Amino acid sequence: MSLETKPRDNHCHATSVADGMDTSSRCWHQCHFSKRRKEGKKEAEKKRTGEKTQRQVDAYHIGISLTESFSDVCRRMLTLPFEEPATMPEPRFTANFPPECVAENKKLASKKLDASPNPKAKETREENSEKEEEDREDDQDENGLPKRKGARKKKLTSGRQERVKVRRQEANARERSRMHGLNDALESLRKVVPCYSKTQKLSKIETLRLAKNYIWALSETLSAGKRPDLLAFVQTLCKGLSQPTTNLVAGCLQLNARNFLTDHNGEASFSARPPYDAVYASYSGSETGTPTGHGCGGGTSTLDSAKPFRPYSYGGSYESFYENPSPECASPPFEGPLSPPINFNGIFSLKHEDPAAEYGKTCHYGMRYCPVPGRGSLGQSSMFAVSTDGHFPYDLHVRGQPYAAQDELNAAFHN
DNA sequence: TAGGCCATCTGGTCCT
DNA sequence: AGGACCAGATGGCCTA
Repeated sequence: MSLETKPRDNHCHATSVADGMDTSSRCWHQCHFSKRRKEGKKEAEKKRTGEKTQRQVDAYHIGISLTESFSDVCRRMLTLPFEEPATMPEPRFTANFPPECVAENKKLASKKLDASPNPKAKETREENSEKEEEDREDDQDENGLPKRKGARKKKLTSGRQERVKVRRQEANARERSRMHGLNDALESLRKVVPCYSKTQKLSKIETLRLAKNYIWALSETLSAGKRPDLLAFVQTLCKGLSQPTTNLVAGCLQLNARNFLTDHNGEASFSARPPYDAVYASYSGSETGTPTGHGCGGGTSTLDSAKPFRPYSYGGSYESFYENPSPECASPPFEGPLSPPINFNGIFSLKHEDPAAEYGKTCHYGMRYCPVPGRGSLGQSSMFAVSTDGHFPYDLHVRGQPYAAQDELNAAFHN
């Protein structure tokens, strides 16, 4: 976008802010944006009281949690053997943003401003106070009546004005580019969280929430050192997400009532062998299919042999998830835009374009979506043949030297 | 039509 | 001085 590129929709703003507003447009703005002003008043009130807006608080929480949980998982991945859950620290997702902190930060900020070593900031304050002083003096004569003496402010020369304008345009362009970079990063994040759709993009805030939840869930699994409960995992994943996003996630994970049957007692159970077991039957039973460790601690992983998985049940979680869904996690049957999933890959991302080549460059493992029976096959180069029994439409797809722990997680979370 | 989400502009602050 | 970062303001688009 060139510097001259006019923003698509900010002409009104530009007019009102930069050039002032005529009466009619002011009237129009008053009508049209009374809502905004009301919100603005609310925000201003919050500002005065040092209260953060809900979105600010949300974003702060998520940012902190994301950072902490990500570094936590990285630390575990890199430094701790997967077999020693006891030695792993409990996940720390307790970062919060209490009002007192806000107040404290405000205090500190104002102190900092007062004692700011930055001469420019001081200068600005001095200039401002001088200006106010001048205003008071110049606007009134000795009788307190308003008076006008010529121009007080030095007028910018046209050259200087031009320069200021150019600098502002350049700054705008940089800001745009910066925000685009930020959005690109967010887009990358969208692609690696457990649900990705080009047609129904997660909002920024939802992407951050989902990423946080995902890291949390992975972290919990690492801590537990055993295969996760599917529904508990999904519950964690959906915590705090909006209903549409929850639906989307459920759709991506193909979790809906169709995947379950209800027995005579009204208790839920899987309609067939849990896919997780299906995976691990072949996973742990296949010597050749057992991924080797990635060298952490100098040894290979023995997850498959030394750490056999316990029998697995979905009952409790099913009930909690489907019969008494929490307000945050309620998930009606998914009928979203992803019904014909094309390709699960990486960490359960649904792609509508084939990123396999790109993905293969950076990832050691992956999950390819296998079409449900009757839809043809995608499963080339699959390392693990998975018993699908009509309910498990995935197969493990290992590229290069896999990370045992990652495979563990990957397999678990994809079932 | 209200509300959510978003892109952009803008001014302030901090840092190099 | 100038760039990066941030947060507030503004207004368009979309959906329930």
